[in-house]
Amino acid sequence: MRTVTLDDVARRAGVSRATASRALNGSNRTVGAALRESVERAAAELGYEPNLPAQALARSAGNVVGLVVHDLADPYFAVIADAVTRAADRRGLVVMVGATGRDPEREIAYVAALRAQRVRAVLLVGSRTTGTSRRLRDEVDRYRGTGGRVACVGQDLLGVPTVAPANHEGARALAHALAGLGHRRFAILGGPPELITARERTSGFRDGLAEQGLPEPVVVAGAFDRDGGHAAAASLDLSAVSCLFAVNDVMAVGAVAALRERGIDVPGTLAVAGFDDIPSLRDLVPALTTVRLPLADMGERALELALDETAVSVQVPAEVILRDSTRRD
Amino acid sequence: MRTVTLDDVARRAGVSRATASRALNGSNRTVGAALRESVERAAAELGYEPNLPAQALARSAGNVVGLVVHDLADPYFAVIADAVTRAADRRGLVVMVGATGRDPEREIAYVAALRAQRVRAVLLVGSRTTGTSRRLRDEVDRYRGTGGRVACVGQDLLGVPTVAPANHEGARALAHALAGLGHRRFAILGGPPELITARERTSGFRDGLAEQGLPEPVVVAGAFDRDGGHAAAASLDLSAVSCLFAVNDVMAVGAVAALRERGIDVPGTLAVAGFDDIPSLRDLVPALTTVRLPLADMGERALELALDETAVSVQVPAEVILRDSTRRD
DNA sequence: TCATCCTGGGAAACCGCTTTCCATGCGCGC
DNA sequence: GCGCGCATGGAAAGCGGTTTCCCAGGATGA
Repeated sequence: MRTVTLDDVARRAGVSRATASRALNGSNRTVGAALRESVERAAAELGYEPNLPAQALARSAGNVVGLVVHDLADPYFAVIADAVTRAADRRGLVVMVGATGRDPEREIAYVAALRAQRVRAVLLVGSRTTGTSRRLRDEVDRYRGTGGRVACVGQDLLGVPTVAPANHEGARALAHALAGLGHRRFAILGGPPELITARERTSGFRDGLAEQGLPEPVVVAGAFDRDGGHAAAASLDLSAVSCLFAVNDVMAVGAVAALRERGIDVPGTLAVAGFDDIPSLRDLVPALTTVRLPLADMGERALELALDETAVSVQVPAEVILRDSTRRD
Repeated sequence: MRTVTLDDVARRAGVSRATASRALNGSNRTVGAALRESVERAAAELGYEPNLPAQALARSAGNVVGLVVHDLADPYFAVIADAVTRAADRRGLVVMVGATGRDPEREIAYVAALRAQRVRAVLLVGSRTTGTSRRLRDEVDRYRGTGGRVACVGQDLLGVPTVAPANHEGARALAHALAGLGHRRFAILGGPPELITARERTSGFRDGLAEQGLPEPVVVAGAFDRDGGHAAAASLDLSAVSCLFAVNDVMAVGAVAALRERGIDVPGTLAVAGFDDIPSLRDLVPALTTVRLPLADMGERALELALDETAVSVQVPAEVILRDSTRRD
């Protein structure tokens, strides 16, 4: 029940601990072929596995990265998290993950926890909020002050390299595309006002409409998830509105469900569009018009940004995808 | 850029490192009020955060658990992973996660990696396979031999406490329910034959049919994901079949999409059922008949099992949920 | 032939923290 | 007034590794 240490291996191979370390775990020093071989055999026989935290302590350089998301069960974050873990694995890194449940306090707490774990980098995935940024930023700075690397997926508000989706541009392009389909009166399920992603998409969409000379849309706030979309669409006055834009796909799904319950046909009576192009939603009926974000790429990019010393923020393009949910016959 | 250590704090407070440790990080020894207070102030002023890996090394007891899933982007695993991280957080634990991409070799590699990280427990989530169990089991045993705790979600094949969903029973009950709806000729999208979960659900369903005196269903293999369901349903000969059972929900979704492409009405011409009751699929049209598994609970239970010395495997019940995708007018 | 360099091995210091173990000063009962 | 136990502080020995430093011996160059 005791765990095998490097000393055990060294003793069995009849060498010093230093030699065993050099033979097994690499070093700029070379080890004689005979000894190296006997060390390796001893290690294999004992089933030795180096104690990585101890190794990290000695080398003062670990191989774990931290990942902080809002909600792992939300497919948006799930896809990104999956991409991050795979990319990390490819680089021989392992990832520690935390879900904040969209609570900014817990996000701060996680950064502190990851600093305590002495992770090499932390990835903050998800929209920034208008409020509490100050303390989060302090915590992030403290972490970076100790040599920790940080990257974001969302908005570049923390002064760290960020993968920033083209929320404004994408929503704006979507507005143009929908106007091109002949829609004139819109409603927006705008999500929580403090969520910057939600604001960006809302204002991008408004700007697009304005550029088309179309009237102001009605905007209604709500939670950023399926139930938020459902609730907002359930209570919305839709007379005179021909198209509904939900600021993300899962809200759009909730909205479509609510509309169905109200007996409103989509897209016949009301067109609906979302944002994100969540892969697992592609078989929805009617197929959802949306703005595609390269979610998996974004996760990988974020890891690269965090690791690369010279990285700077990047915008990732968003592409309008017209499907059946906004079809006009 | 240097990180603050306990020595720094001790020096600034004018006490020994031992006292600082006792004051900040707990101990069964008491520290005088005056000193304790000045240590705490020094720590706060310096922004000290204990080096957790070092602490774990000294205490030889860390606070990280490992989680190994097949595919984080798959909502089944995403929901479980989310539940695990929340439950871990509640207990002051942090989780290291790895996605194997359904490759048994990488699952083994992850267990080794987590052993090297000296995590306190590892959770293996996902169906066992018929093949490679041997080496995985060795690796698991080696880890347990060093005091590591292990739990599974899936099948109890590794000799560790397992959360085992009632796959056989659930599928059997589903078969009875569907037979009760008047269906007589069935097809099963059976997934990969080496996946035990897939086998259990297939055989449970067959048993249910047999008990009803119904003819043998046609069974077709395929991948365990959406595309697997799509491909299988696209090529299947469906004459004489009135109901299709896909061994999980995401396959069912793919199947429904393929059927739509073939111009086959669901449920009018063909009824479809799945398994799992993935929450994010609840707004599908037609709503999917399925067998509900308490996914989030299962994740939490698995963590409990891993941590509790006296834990034994548990079965979790599965509940048939009839919805529109098998409706008969 | 001899000083010199290089190679490969081990002893010991160190990474940051915990915990034993020892020392000190105090209040207590007698 | 004295021995004793107890509370509290510090020195030092780990935890499992890495790396600096020193040393022996053989190859090399002049």
